[in-house]
Amino acid sequence: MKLRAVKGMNDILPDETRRWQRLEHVFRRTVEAYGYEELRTPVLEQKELFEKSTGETSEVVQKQMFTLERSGETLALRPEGTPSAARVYIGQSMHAREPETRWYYVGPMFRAEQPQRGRYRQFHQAGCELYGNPGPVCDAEMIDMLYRMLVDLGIPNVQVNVNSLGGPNARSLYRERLRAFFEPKRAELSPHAQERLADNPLRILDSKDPRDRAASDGAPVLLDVLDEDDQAHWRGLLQALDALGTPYTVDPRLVRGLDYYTRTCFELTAQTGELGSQNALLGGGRYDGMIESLGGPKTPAIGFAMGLERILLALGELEVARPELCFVAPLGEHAALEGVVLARRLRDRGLRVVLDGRDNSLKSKLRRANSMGARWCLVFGDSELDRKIVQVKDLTAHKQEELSPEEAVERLAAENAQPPGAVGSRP
RNA sequence: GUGGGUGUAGCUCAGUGGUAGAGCACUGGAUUGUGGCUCCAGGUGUCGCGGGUUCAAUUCCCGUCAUCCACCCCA
Repeated sequence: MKLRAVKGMNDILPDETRRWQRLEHVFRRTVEAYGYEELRTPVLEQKELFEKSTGETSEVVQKQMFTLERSGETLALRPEGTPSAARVYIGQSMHAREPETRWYYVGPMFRAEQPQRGRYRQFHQAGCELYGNPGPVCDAEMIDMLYRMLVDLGIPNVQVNVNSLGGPNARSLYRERLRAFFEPKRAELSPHAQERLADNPLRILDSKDPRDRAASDGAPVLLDVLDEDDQAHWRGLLQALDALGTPYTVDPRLVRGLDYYTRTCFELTAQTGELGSQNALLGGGRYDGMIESLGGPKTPAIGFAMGLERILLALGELEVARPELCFVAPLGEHAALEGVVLARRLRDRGLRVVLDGRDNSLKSKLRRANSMGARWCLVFGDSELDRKIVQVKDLTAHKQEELSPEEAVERLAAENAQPPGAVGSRP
């Protein structure tokens, strides 16, 4: 057999995991500052859960799920996180425990698509779900949180797109108007859009096909068919975004691909060469009907998910600092015993220490220390053992001095105590 | 599912119808036990896989697989 990872699923090596850890750290710190707490759920769910929540007409459910049979059940690898959280919310009767529930999650998701830049079969999302708060200020606060997080991370050209899909009434009214609008010009549409006309005409609006673009000119605008409550909510959202000073663009054609969204939907994008054509970093919106439709109490809810691979692409090749490294290089058998003990004493003082126990030359040990980016190297062989000292090399300052092992431990511990602030990258 | 590009050393890639190269990396040496810079030396390849054309294929042709990019869709 060929030894390789499954198509569209990637191994992430230490050079990369450092960046992942930093991103996850920033994400957790950000959302925890807003009162979200972590929820962890299995990656396998009953397939039916996704059919009922993500939606039968969504492409994700129709053809992108990895499924498997097990003792009569059909299971699916989760293609997104929201349904699992909703299942827990209902199953744990969260509505009866607290008036508002705020959860976040981080983890792998699975969609059987053709892989390309920024899109993989196993990919990673970090997201939040907030249940029990119907107000538009809550939507604005979430969008503002996300905008600021992306900007703080250093992503260039972040853009916020918002739209309102209205409630169920407006939605079905709009669907009919769209059908009425497109039906006469059916022949002008792309084949794919023609299929969409029957089940989900909204999606024709965000098609990139020039034929659909042209045909969409003058199409009815969803914002015009909102009922009064929807409109009040929409105005409230924009007002709150204005109050927060969050820059945004109203995009009447923004329609998300999951069926459950109501009212507010949003997407944050970035423009960088690194990102390829997948420039949506994060998307979300309100899903006020989902909990009820899954059999729970009527509960307003809003959430988002961000694609970690895409965020990392947008961030580019930023180096993440590691804590200082101390390299212990004993020469000879006697020194090796001394070395393993000394290394542990250094670690007990909080240092990151690699003991080179290989039987090779000092030159190659020093080369290794250098290539690992070590700050210090402790060298000692028989002559040092006789004199009860070690050579303490500062590889950055190119200095070396002789200290007793005790002095060396104290010296390094003291110097390590005031490191430059490396964020979220502890090994 | 559809379209296009690419598969040669550990990595990045060059190259040719006559059995293959560079840079980087690695190891050793110049410096008996002192790194980064410099210089010298050293090795590895089913040339993705299968078939065809040919005296001869890594090179040309067909197929296949993988990968990348794009469409679709989405984070």
